[in-house]
Amino acid sequence: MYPGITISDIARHEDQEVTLAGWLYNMRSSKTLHFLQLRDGSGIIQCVVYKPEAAEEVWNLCSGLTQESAIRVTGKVRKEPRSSIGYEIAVSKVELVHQAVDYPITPKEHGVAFLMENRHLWLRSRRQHIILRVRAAIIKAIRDYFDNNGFTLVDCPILTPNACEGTTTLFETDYFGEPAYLSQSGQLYNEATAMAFGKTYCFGPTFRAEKSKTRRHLMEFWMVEPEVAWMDLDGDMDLAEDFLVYVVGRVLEKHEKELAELERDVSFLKNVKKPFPRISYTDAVKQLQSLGSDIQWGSDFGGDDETILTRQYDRPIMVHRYPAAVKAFYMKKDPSNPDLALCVDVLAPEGYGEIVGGGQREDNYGVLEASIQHHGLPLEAFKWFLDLRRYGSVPHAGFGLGVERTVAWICGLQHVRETIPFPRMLEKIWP
RNA sequence: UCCGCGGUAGCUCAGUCGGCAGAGCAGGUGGCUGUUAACCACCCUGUCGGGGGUUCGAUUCCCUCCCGCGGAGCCA
Repeated sequence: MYPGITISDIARHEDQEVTLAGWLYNMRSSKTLHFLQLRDGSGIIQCVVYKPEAAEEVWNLCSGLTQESAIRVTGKVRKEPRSSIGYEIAVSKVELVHQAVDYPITPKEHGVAFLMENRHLWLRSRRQHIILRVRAAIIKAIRDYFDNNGFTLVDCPILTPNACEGTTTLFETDYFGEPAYLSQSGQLYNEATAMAFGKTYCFGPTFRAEKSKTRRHLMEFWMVEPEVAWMDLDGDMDLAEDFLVYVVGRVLEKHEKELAELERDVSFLKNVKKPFPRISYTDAVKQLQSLGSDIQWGSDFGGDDETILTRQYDRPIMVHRYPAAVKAFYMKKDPSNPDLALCVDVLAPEGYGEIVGGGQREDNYGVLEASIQHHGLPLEAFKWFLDLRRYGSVPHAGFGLGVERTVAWICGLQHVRETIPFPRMLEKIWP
C-alpha cells in the first residue's frame, strides 16, 4: 500500500472518480447534506454527500463520523467556484478506517499551554502545518545555497568531550563512564573541516542548558554554520548578506501564499536586498545613546537595545567589531584596535534580533594559546584546535545562523516554540 | 535565578466587596437543500490548582507549595 492521489494534486483529476485517504478535519451537516472537510497532509478538500443521491449506508456512516477519524473517500472530482481550492468531491463511497473519540483540539480557540500539551496533535492544525512547511522550505533554501556555492557539507559531532567555548552551560551525559557534553556549536570542528575542504558547512541540532525563558530561546535548536578558509571579516559579511538575500528570496518566490495565510506582512521581507547596513558596535552604541538608551560602551546589547536599533532600519543590519572582552576566545582581535573583536552579528528587523553570529577566527598560534589561558580554559583540551595554527594556518571566518529564529522572523511569529515540531523549552520536555 | 501576571466545566473565559457556581464553544438529542470556526432549540458537564490558616461560613481574605504565561540575564 502506498498513498495514491493527494489533495494537492486534485486539479489534474477533474471529472475523474478518485479515492482519497485522510482524516476528517471538520464536518457540517443539514437534513440532506454532509460537508466533510477531508485533510490528507497535502491539503484540505470538501467532500459533499447529498442524501437523495447517496447510498443509505454511506449517509448513515457519515452521520456518525467524528473529528480526526481516519477515512477513505471515493467520489468524482468536480469544479466548484465556491471552494477555496476550486474543487470538491461528490462522494459515492466512504470507508471508515478508524473512529476517533473526543479529539481534544476543537475548531475553537485554545490557549498556548493547552496546545503545547497537545503538540503531537496540534501539528495537524492548519497554522502549524503552514509554519512547518515554510520551515522545511527555509532549510531546503539554506542547503541549496551552500551546495550550489562550492561548500561541502561536513557535519560536526553532537557528543563532545569538552565545552566548545567555555561560556555557556552544557548538557552533560555519561559516555561510558566519562562525562561528555551535547554540542552547543560545531564551530571548532568546522575550523578543522574548512582547513581540509576550503568551504564547509555543518547543519544540525545544538544544545544549551541555559535557564533562558524568552520567546527567542529553546534548549535544543538547529543551526547552520558555514566556515571558509582564506576569508576575512569583510568576506564573512558579504557571505552572510548574500546568503540571507537568497534564502528570503527563495521563500518569497515559492511560499508567499503561505506567508499570507499566516497574515505575515511581507513588505519587510521584500526589503531584504543588498546592501545591508554595516554598523560598528561603537557607532551602534552612540546611536542607541542618542535614541535614549543608557547602554555603556563595553556591555552587550540588551533585548530592548536590539529592538530600538533594528527599528531604525528597513532590512537586516550587520553590527561588527564588538568589544573583545564580551566575545569568545577564538575571535580574532582587530589589528587596528585590540580591544575589538573581528566579529559580526546580523540583527533581523522588526525587533526579531540576532539571527546570525560569526566572525574571523584567531589564526596565530601564540595569540590563540594566550587567549585560551586568559579565559581559564584547559590547554590540553584544545591541543587539536591549536594544531590548526601549526600546520598551514590561514585567515578564516564563518558564522552560525539559528534556524528557529529565522523561521520566526520570516513567518512573523511571536515565539520560536511554533517553529520546530517538538520544542525543548526550559524544564519542559513533553511531548 | 529574579520580577510581573495567572490557575473556575473537556476548551476559552466571566463571576462571587465572604453566603446555592455561569456563559460561549465542545459532547448528546432534535431541526434546517450549499455549509465555510455553519446556524436554531433543548439536555449534560465542576476537588473553583494542592496544603494550611482566619471565619458561623472560604472558590473569594492571608500564608505556603506546585504548575503555566510574559519579561530580565545569557545567547542563535
